[in-house]
Amino acid sequence: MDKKISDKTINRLTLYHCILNDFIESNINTITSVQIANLLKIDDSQVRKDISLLQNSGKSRVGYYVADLKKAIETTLGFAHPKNAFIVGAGNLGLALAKYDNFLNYGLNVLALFDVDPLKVGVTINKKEVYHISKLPELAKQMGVQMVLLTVPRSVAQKTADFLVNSNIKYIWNFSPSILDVPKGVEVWNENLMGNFLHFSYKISN
Amino acid sequence: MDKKISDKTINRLTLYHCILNDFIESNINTITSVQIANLLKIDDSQVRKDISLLQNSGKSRVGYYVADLKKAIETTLGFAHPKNAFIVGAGNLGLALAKYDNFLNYGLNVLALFDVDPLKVGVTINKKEVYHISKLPELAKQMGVQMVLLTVPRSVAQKTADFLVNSNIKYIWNFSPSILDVPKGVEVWNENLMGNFLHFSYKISN
DNA sequence: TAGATTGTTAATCGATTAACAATC
DNA sequence: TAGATTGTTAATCGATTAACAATC
Repeated sequence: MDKKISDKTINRLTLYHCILNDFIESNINTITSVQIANLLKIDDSQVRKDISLLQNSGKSRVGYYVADLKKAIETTLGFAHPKNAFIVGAGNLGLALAKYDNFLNYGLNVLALFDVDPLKVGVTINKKEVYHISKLPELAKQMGVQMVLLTVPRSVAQKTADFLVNSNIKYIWNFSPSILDVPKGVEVWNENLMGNFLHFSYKISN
Repeated sequence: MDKKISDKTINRLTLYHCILNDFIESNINTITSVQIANLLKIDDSQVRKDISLLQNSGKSRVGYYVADLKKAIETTLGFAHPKNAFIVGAGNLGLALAKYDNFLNYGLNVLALFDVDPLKVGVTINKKEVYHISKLPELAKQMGVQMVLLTVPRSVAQKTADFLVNSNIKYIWNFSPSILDVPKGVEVWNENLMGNFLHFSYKISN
């Protein structure tokens, strides 16, 4: 009976997770809902309510044990089941993401990169090889990869997405500023970096 | 009497904006709320309600003029008032962002990069020079920059943020997976890439 | 005209906040 | 013990959806 956790709650849980990492680094063992709330500038009962969705419990007068709470968030959000993925587009953003070792800690295992540019093919980035895009269908099948981080330019995003769909890719984390039209059964997550900026920009000028 | 537009609405407006760009490229002049809703898999009255917040009006039986609607979104979200910014951290992500020319179209003008690594100082990326971090306070004052895109490693994020605050930076777009503790008057926007992935990851496995 | 689409109000749904008893 | 903090219920607030009259 997993209660479905809302988008906003998940987002907050990941922010709590960041804070817990900081506390661990500072060797602090416990944290209260008020401390978390103050750092994120939200309500403390919000924090307690979010935490109540986890397999975890706090202690009156003490708060929560940092290590336990961290583990509880990881369990609930499923860091435990790593997902294999490819990066498609070995441009700057693609390379930056390939070097992001942090991903693995959070259950995302990037196995290889793909590009159309022959100059990029064969290069190895952070132990991940860059292959020609034509190799993708075969390798995806071999390695059982269903997820792609899409970092190609806007102009070829839809075309590339169509190719990925034909290659049996089911999950696309889309970093290009483009809305992809995909068939049922394929999930797209739009990173929408510009959108995030505008969001920030609007917020600070109002 | 600018009605305050909610976070979620802003996010959707930026997604509509992406769609409108696609329509313009395909030389399509009009679009209906139902078309937008289908692409984003949301309710069509949601779309109409969002659009009603803009300086824009649709036409019965026709829909919205793509070009007008695009302009209306830009006006409301303030693309019109560009903001100058620095990138702090000339690693892979910093360089990727520096090459992101798209930013300028959306009102974000990146003027320079900063790093501690002497090997990186002096390099020019996409017409933006990399300076030593020690030059930041002076240049920020000279150029009137109050915003920073923070792309340093997690381990030095808080230390760097403290330095930025002392240098009179007021707005930090934080790309490091770390919650920054900043004084009142300074705004932080957490990009939280890992959080977004977990969000996606949780969604697709439930 | 007939019918498609907007714009908007009312109804529903969900998320946040307030409050406080239970706990250690 | 006294008091700080959780866990949870009830109250409030805001966002989404449904419905439909107005419009072209």
